[in-house]
Amino acid sequence: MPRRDRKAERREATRQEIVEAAWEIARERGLAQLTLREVGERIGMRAPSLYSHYGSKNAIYDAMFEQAWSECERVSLDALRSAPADPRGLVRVVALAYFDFAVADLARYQLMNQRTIPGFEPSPDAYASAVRALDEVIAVFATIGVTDRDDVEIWIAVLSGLVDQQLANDPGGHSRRKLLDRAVDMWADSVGLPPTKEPQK
Amino acid sequence: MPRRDRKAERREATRQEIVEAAWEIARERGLAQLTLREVGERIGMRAPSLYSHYGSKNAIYDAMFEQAWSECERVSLDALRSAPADPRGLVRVVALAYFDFAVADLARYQLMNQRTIPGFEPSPDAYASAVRALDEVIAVFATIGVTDRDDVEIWIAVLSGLVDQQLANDPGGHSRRKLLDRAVDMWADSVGLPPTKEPQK
DNA sequence: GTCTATACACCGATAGAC
DNA sequence: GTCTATCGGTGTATAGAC
Repeated sequence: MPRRDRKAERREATRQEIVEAAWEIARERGLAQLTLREVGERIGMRAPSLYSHYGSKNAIYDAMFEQAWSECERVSLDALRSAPADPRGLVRVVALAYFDFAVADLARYQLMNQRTIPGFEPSPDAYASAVRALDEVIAVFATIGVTDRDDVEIWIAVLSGLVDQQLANDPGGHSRRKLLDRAVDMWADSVGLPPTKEPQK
Repeated sequence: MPRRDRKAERREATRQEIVEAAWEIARERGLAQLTLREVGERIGMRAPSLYSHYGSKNAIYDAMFEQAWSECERVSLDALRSAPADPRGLVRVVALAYFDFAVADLARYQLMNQRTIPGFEPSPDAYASAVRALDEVIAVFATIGVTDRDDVEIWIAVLSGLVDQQLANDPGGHSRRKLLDRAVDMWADSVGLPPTKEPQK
């Protein structure tokens, strides 16, 4: 029995190659314009060969979905690590991180949050990664004393509303980014978060 | 020269039939699942015959897009007519009307606000109907003293964020409807709208 | 196991007969 | 206007080579 399963490693590498190529096409041409024939072409395969690695086109979308939400979780945790303890400052930093992440890649955002692919629904496994990211947000809000689920949902609505607006009206730009501070304060006031002590620069 | 152009009337009626059938399919099976063959079948035609009335499948989507935004404008104006003069009450009533309209038909909302159809972009004419509805909102907000464009955009973000949340997490339901009052007050406080005098029942 | 070749059913769209 | 026939495209299934 080998110490390393080289075959499995190679197999996993191929799966990664497929997903990478799929992201490339999605970013260049749009998420829905992805075709198996082109994915195959980019990695030197015929389209039907992809079925040795993924059971269907939607299975590829599924892998992309999970990967996107995992990245999102990582970005959020990174932001959290460098965030101030001040409640408003914390919300601001995490919100900015999410906004920048979302706005940076339209195709990724569509796959994560909009039902833009006709027959696609994420598998339970992939969906779990999205739930995990959301639970993380809920946990963060709990640390600053926001436990009412409705308050959290309103904030998520504000944030995702601004992202949608950005992507719909000025894709590739970041014109709505400057509205985030005002939105944070609006929401923070409504849930009674204490105002930031020292004025931020 | 006939008083009524019967031929043109019949032609317009057929175009309406096509759009009606398209809405039916979109509601039953999903917006993207619409096929010309099925549209034709429902009105007793072969698919290619539709091209005598609409130049492409997207042209049908375009007609649906315009119709949806026109309906939306009508609903908003109706709500406005029965709205109180009190600023917050007015925002509340118009918001509720829009929320109910949006949530009532997922396919329609996707066509209006999300880029869920791969190749589709509304024509300038159809897009104008969407702009008209937005301008109307801006005008209403001006009457209650809200002229800052950023304030308006934040409110639109909040409202559309709640609608998206509703449709994504509980399509067909209206669980987020009760968050609207709180959202209105949150936003109204942030832009300095005077509080409602008599408490609403 | 991995990949290719082939085939199928369906799609939007076009050409041309009537 | 509406039809039939057909084209190039898609996702997908399967048989079989290596």
